[in-house]
Amino acid sequence: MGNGSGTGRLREVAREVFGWEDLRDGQLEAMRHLLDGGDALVVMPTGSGKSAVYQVPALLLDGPTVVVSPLIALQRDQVAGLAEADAGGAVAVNSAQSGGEASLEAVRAGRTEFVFLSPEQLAKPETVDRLRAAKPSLIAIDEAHCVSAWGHDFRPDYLRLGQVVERLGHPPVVALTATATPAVREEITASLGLRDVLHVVRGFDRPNLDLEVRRFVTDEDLRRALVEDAASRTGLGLVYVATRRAAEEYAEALRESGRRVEPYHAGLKAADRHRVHEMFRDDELDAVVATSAFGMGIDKPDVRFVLHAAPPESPDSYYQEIGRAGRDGDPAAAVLFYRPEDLGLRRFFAGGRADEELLLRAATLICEHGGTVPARELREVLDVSATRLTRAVNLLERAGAVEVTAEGDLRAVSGGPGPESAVETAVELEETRRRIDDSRIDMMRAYAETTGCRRRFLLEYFGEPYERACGNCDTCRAGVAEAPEVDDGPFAMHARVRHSAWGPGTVMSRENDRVTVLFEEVGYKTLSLEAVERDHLLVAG
DNA sequence: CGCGTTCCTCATAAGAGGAACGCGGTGCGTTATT
Repeated sequence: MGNGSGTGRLREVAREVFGWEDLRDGQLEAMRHLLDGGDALVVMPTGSGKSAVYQVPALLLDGPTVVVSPLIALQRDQVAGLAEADAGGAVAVNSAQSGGEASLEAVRAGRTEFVFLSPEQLAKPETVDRLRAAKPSLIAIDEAHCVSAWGHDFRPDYLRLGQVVERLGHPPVVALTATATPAVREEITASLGLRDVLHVVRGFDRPNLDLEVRRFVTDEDLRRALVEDAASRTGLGLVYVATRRAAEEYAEALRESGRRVEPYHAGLKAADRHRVHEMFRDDELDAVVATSAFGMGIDKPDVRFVLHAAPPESPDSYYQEIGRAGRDGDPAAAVLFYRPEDLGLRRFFAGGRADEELLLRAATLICEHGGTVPARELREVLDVSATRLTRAVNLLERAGAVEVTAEGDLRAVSGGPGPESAVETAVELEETRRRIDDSRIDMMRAYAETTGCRRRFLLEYFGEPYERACGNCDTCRAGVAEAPEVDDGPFAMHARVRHSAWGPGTVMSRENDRVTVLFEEVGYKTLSLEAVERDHLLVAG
């Protein structure tokens, strides 16, 4: 298939089926690559037409499209959106939806083009078999950063999607997200087993966002200042807090200041959550005070401010959350109300360790069985939740001790490590993971405490060189952000280096007297150039 | 990790001081009971 004709057909489908008159370069490039049989990783801001990247080629490829989407509410919206276009039909298969059987049959029979599922649905071998029989021609992984953010702990079925892709015959796969550092992009690519991958990364900078950090000593002062700030602003806002209780308390305080405010967190009843979404959508609120539960799929253009009452666990999350402001391009504010102590809660959340006892019991059972152990049987014997078992199996698999069959059953890898040795490796894998998560918290602290340009800090964290000061953040306005020296010394951005103790890594940013490196084993570390030079800490390579 | 609460100790007593304890985010799916 020639690229020229591919482009013409893509434009035609975009216009005639979806009513999109223009496709951007990045969108077209990714679509063409999918039509040509390759995989793609697309990092583009929400609202910039990410979904088009799979929806348009889907109609030119002969076979249904499997869309992996993390939230049932999101699946619902996307199905509704596709129903408006004459795009061949769309269904969601999940626990909130009856008639899953009929939906899968409609997909198999070619009566439905799009089928939306969660990773948990795809953990069921029968479901994968049904989809395989439908000969899917395209797989889209929406909100693909969830692979990295949730796969290791919270929703381990995310780490099993690579195997699902293979089971479905590995048609072209496109992973889509709004926020991913180069390291997260690499992790997504490796975890999904993408091949011949085209990376399309667009539009990280959001110049209309005014960035600011306000530092406090006591929680009381911080709260008072935040409430005062939020109550004085005009336009719609989001206030992110760390706990459900804080969501309730801040919402109450803002109501007392006469604002229309609702709290939002996962502890609310489904009906209340739904109601808050509707009020937010219909401009019946001045602000929503929320935990991280609020936001995925939100594409309201006129959010004017995003305030944080506590730092999130990484610049990744922070950028995602503040990225919900100012989508219309008009000025918007992102203010972090900061106390270093508030990073403690994040350290606690990141602190989970591998369950050695469960790992050992699982590894021993599988090893001693000698053959293939049905997953359900293993779960009954071990008496653990599906989540915990999947987490353990993922680790044992990465340790090279266990493999998962097409039927979802388990067996020991022949010639693989024994149970004790496998558990040891698994524990080390989790240790590395925890160190890297911890170092992301360190980077969040570094953002809050930097005297340099905040925009530059964030963009370079995401791998975008930004060798100037932005003029639209608090440090630039205060005149403390120094213009960076531009030189291609030994530690240029993205240079591969090796540290005497921390091993290999990649230079993420260079300030005048410091260098920040992302090490494969220990995560982000910032070193003083003086010490690096004096003690020969880093060498190229 | 940091915070708020509870319980213990001391010993004129009450109330101060401190140790010990519990709590904290994100969603899927399934299942038993109204």
